Amino acid sequence: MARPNEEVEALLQEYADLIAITGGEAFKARAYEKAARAIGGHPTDVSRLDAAGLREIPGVGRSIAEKVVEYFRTGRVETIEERRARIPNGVRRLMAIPTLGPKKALALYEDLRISSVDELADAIKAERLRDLKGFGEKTEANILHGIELMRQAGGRILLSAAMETAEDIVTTLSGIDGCEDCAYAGSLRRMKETVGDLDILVAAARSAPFMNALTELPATAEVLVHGPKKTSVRTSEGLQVDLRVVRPASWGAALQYFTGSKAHNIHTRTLAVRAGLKLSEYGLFETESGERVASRTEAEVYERLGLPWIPPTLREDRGEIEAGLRGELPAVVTEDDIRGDLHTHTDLTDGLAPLEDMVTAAAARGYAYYAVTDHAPDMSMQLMTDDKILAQRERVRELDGRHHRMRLLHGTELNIGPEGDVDWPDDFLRDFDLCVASVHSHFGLGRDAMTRRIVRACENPYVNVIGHPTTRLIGRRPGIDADFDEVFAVCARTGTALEINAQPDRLDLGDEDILRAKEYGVKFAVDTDAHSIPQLAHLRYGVGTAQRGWLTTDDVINTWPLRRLRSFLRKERAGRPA
DNA sequence: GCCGTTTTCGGCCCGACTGTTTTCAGTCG
Repeated sequence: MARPNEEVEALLQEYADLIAITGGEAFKARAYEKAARAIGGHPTDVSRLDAAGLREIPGVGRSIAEKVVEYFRTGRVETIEERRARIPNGVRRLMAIPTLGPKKALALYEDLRISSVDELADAIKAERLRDLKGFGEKTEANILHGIELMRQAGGRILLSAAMETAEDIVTTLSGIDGCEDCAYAGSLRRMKETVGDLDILVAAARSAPFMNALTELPATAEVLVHGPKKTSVRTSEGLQVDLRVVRPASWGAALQYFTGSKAHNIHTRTLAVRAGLKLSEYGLFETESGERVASRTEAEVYERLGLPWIPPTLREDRGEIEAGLRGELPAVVTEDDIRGDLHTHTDLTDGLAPLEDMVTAAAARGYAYYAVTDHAPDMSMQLMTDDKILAQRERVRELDGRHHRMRLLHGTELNIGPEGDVDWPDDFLRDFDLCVASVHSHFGLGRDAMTRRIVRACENPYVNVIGHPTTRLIGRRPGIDADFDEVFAVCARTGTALEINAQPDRLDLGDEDILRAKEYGVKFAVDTDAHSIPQLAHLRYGVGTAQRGWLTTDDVINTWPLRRLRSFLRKERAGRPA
């Protein structure tokens, strides 16, 4: 459903970047960026709209509507192609480096003919940037640091992007005659925050129709390997896709094998060997007789090894096998367990959709409750005022219970200042149903000051959830430096939950921090931080991350009935023991 | 390029931070 919207969003964003690089038309670039966001966040499929329908989307006027129509009619937009021809695509990719914007990217291209990240790294090493106006020592260091961050991501792409491509492919292959089963495996199935390549598995008697279909997908740019057992292609977005077709009788063993992780598989194979068995992608066999003892389903394979079926998100050899052998595998939280979203925005601040539309969309997801948490005044660009948020609260109260009896909570996302202070005093905060508080700036405070800052926010009796606690952006910005062990302890003591922000470029907290925080008895909120209706569906990535952190419903406050949640939100104000 | 009006052109979320400069441009949220 959302694919065409995202295609157009990416296209318009690219055009905006190209305009920004060529310069002189700043407001035009802004207009395209705004339209890109609006279309990306639009709840209905824009490929089905005509020009008049498109123009009803805020930020889309005559010119952009025509370009979108042209794109869906011909697959390209002439004026955008012209811009593309003037600026190599690598120049645009330079802008993905933090601290490097359109102006510096253009200077690098015009003065030094640098048009790729690798060339830039080489140029810095060769000290060729030294004489460039506006580039000093610090700038060089910042760029190098940014490139390092990008390389750590190592060509991996965000979970959400991989998921969309994989689901498209699975849908296509599942429709082919003879397909008995089809699924994605690998790190995607384990819901790792980034994915290096896609592993797709098909169970069928004949492989050729599936192998051919993969090579003929519209997204396929290049065929790397084309054989009867395995075919690999590279998509136009540079993602490698490996397809394997197996006999239906081997489905479970193959799925288990290709899901990994490698460490988990080594461990399960060791168990097999000790039991006089041999585990491969074809099945579980008696070592002596070579007889196959299990292979049709994953559960069957695990069972024969003395294990319960292990959710893919736990398969990292982080103790899940030992826990399974002891019969103590946690019942990890699922998307169905989530009763409501506790961190969302509307167009009162930087969201795209009006309150009424967000609430309707939330109700359609079957939530029992839903919190509206727009930004507070300290994020000055959001232009929030006391009057505006009070008027919103009145409207929230009116809508409360109108949709399938879904209860509405009125909250806000506070900004945690450098000293740990927040936007409003206690007597104003008191009347919110809940407050999320997040760090949005001053990322460079020293470790001690940063720790004090967050601890102080946790100690605020009205702060219920610390939003995106590390503020990392995957592949773009490292998390803040703080003593998180101290933060976790204070969260547990004060009844402050930590967010698992489901935005695919955040997934913050990440799985390893969750595992650590859980040890302190911290509670968590899995929230989307949605700024549009489609983003409400990002919840699945937050839930996957929570699973990777071994969380159960008892750990996640927004799986709880409203009564229990409300009691938690009162913090120590209701006489909670210190 | 969009929007909204003051109905046909002028404003477009605004402020802070950083690094390079010596008064400001670029980037970010």
